[in-house]
Amino acid sequence: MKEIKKLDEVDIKILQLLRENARITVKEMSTQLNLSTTPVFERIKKLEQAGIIDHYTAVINHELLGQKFTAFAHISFKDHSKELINEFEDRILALPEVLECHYVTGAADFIIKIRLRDMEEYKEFVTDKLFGIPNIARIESFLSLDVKRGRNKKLNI
Amino acid sequence: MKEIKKLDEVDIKILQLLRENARITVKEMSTQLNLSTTPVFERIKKLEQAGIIDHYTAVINHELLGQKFTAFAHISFKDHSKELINEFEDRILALPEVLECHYVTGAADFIIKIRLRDMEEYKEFVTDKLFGIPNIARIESFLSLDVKRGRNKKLNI
DNA sequence: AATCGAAGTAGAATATTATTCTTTTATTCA
DNA sequence: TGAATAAAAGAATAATATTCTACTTCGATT
Repeated sequence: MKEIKKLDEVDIKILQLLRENARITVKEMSTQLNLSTTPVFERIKKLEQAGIIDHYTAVINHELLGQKFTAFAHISFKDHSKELINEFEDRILALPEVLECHYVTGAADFIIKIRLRDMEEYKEFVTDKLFGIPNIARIESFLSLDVKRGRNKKLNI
Repeated sequence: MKEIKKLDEVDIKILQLLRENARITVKEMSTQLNLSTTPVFERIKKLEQAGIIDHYTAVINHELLGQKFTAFAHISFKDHSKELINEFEDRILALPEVLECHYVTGAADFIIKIRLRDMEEYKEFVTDKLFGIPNIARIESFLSLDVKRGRNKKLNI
């Protein structure tokens, strides 16, 4: 990781293009940016080395694969010792259903986001896996019936 | 979009590799899979055409760019007419801070996930933007102090 | 068991792209 | 203004993607 310099409009445009399609060619980008391939190539490498581009990934359509179910679970603890919190995080993150685990302020200690096949799997997940973890006082569930993503093409920097 | 056939282990391995690094070369994949480039190439194209690979994207490190703040807001409505809900979604999704908007069951109507620079921006977001939308009865905020992603490399299919 | 066909694969040939290198053009700043 | 620095162009090379043809493998059918 190198130090980070301020991004100019070209850098931001590059990030936007790569966010829209990580497999876009340098040639195509340079056409859109009215530059030759060299500066585009070098800027991409800099953004990668600076860690601004963390990685490239394929976004899988999980619905097509039968996982139609996203849910949020709010979890509150009985005891708030650091050890128990760490143990909780460890065990939660090891579960394959768990996508994200947020430590939050507000009317819960953690919000976890999970993905599953159906209601049945959710029931099993909560009763067997979540309540199998000690120290959980309360779980509140929110099943997502429909998600929409923010539609700003522009990077909000 | 073509019809979807059952995925075999090779397909799943391909999806895993592309999820880890969307810019991996077909050659590198074929080495790891003990295949020649042709079958790997063709399988990728099929997965794309079937829509199982939705798209490829660059994951940006927003923290490095100064956006250190992720939050969830739970939103409850006064009135639940379809028109008002659609209007809400439209306006919410147009806001650059909004990443996801989930229509949920449970003790809220919507959960939105947002990203901002700091607390100040969050205050402005809630008072100016959210409460500028009519029909909102209640907003409950959860500020994420720390996120961790599920650490399963394996695709959970 | 022999044959057919489909699906999958290998390997070579070609087209395209990434990457490096050298030279030229802008920018910055003393 | 004029050096010093950074950015960009353009050409050359290395690597990869993509296409094409031909060869297996396997299951179904007779």
